[in-house]
Amino acid sequence: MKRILILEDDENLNRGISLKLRKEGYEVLPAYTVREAKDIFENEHVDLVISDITLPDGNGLDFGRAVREKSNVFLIYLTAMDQEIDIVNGYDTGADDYITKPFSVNILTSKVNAFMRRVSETEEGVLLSGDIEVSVKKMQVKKAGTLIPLSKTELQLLIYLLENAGCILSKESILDKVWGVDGQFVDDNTVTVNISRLKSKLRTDCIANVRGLGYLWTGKVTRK
Amino acid sequence: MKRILILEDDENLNRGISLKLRKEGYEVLPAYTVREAKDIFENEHVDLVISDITLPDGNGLDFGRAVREKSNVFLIYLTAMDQEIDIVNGYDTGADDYITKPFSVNILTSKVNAFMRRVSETEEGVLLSGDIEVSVKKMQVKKAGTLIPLSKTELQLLIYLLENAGCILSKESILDKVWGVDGQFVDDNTVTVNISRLKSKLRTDCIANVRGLGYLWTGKVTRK
DNA sequence: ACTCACCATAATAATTATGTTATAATTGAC
DNA sequence: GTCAATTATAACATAATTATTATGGTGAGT
Repeated sequence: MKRILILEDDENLNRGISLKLRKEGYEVLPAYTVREAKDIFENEHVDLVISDITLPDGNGLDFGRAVREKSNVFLIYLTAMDQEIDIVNGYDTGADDYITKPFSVNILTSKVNAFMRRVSETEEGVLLSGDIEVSVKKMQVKKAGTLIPLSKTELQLLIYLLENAGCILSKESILDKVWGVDGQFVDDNTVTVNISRLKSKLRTDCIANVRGLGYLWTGKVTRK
Repeated sequence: MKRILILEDDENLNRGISLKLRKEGYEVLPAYTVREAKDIFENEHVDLVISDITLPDGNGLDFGRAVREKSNVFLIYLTAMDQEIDIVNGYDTGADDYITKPFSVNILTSKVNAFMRRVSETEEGVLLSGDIEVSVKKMQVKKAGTLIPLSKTELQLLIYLLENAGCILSKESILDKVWGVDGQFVDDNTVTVNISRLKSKLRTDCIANVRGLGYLWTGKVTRK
């Protein structure tokens, strides 16, 4: 589920937005102060940040800049500061949108949906799970910082597992995905053997089998 | 250079926006009718589409939907239709933003810059050059539609060349990039040999040598 | 406890990948 | 044209990959 951090000190407004976005299917993490927001941002993975600018314990723009120092997460300001110069300044901190109060909750929702459509596209191709880091682009896998050399097949298998973490993947679908069209003549047991090899190379217990159904990655996967 | 298609029938407005965005460093392709815009869109690569909705020969929303059928390019509506329902409808066609007239050119520029920051992130990891198509994610290379099996090393070499198309890459930098830290004990000639293998497998003349300097990909590379 | 289907993994063998060496071809300076 | 430097490619040998086979283990149903 996609996660949204909302930094807004007006409790009613914060609750109202949260309610609507939860209905829309998002997980909402509300914050009422910059301190709270920073705490959440540093300890949780979020896909979108919505932030007010005038806040009791600091400035939303500073928070936005702090966010940009650490991540490329989508960032929207939601504020009463509606002068052109304010808006341009807002974008200059690296924001993706700037909404001025008063605003329509339905339009905010539409905007959020639009950004979320982009979220999955902007992932940088680095999959993280526990101490395992897979760089799709570099074709490299690291465990606790050290490089684990994997073959092309093993890498593709691992990526398929990670991209569908928590989902049981049947041997057939794995064959389809990893061995592709040419895999029609490949033995069913090949999957088993490669899974086994992957497990021994990664020395992980995140690859689980569900008897009769298939395999899955049990760890929590995030993306960088 | 990033390219913007502007569909706006008001000539003064179109010229004004184009001028500003060109100053900002973008290549602008102006269209005054849906027909023109479709023609440009089908024949040129664009990174962002800005479209009016009320147009002499059609509806901008239909154009937007047509765009979304073919691509995930960033799409912004710029229109006088400012009712909530209009805006929500606009987003529902798959748009990324909806700006209502009258608007500030400076803010539009900020928005465009914000989207362009995202453009490079949203590329799907598919490199195209002539009839050669490289899917970084799938680790597959196709030439004229047929799969060319490449080894991991060859693939990385090809990607490095494509990502720096037009730039001469020294053997040293290629060694650094493809063979990495472990490449310190690898022979200089290894690069030459792998270039040779790549050329013979791809049967392309896009890999050129510049005597004494290095290699480069001479074809034009686009991304999907 | 027995059985059978399913899974894990070790061993195997064929294939593929890949760095090196050797040799030929090319280029540009003189 | 000659020569030296550079590049191209063929040939080779080693290492890695990988589908298969074989064998042992595990778990659920009876």
